[in-house]
Amino acid sequence: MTRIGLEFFARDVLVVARDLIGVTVLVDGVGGLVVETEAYHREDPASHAFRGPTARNISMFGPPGHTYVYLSYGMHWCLNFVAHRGDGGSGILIRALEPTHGLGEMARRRGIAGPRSLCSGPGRLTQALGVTRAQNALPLDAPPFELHAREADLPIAVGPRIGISQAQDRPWRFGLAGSPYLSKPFSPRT
DNA sequence: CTATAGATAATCT
DNA sequence: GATTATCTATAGG
Repeated sequence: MTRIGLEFFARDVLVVARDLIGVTVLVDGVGGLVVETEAYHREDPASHAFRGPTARNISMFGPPGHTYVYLSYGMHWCLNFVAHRGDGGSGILIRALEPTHGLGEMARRRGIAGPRSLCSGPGRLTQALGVTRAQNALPLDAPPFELHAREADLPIAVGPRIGISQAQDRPWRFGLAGSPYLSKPFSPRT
């Protein structure tokens, strides 16, 4: 079991988004395996950072390896990892986990029984892990966060991002191929 | 299985 | 005032 350091995130955001699949993410010991991510680049009309720094997105312009947490649709927190090579403004939305640690705690927070939809969506996983604005702009190599490197190569699926109205053609969604814990399946091929 | 409405509030124009 | 990197319940095929 190898800890992931902040240097992991000091690379191109598309590379990091792909490499995050299979990484274990824990918040206060609760969490699981990353099975779905989306990259948001600074020069990307779909990104919050597209129009430059604001009070909300300022943590995306900070150092790599830190969190960016924001409220979506007035009720769901979304967790992002900041990743860039010194220029700032890019991040990765964590869209789904395969639950492995603290299943009972996650089920209690979510108010549901089965494991299938505990963390299968960006709003769902933040509720399961207890992530809110209180975890914004925090480093990922220190508590309450704990990241472990993946232990084997995994089949990666790629496709267009979900829920956006700009730059819908960019294939910047990455996932663990065939995982039952994805927020939505990937199309076979186009 | 797909489609759609409604909830609900920060953020930005 | 409009938009939004979502989720859930419900209705229909």
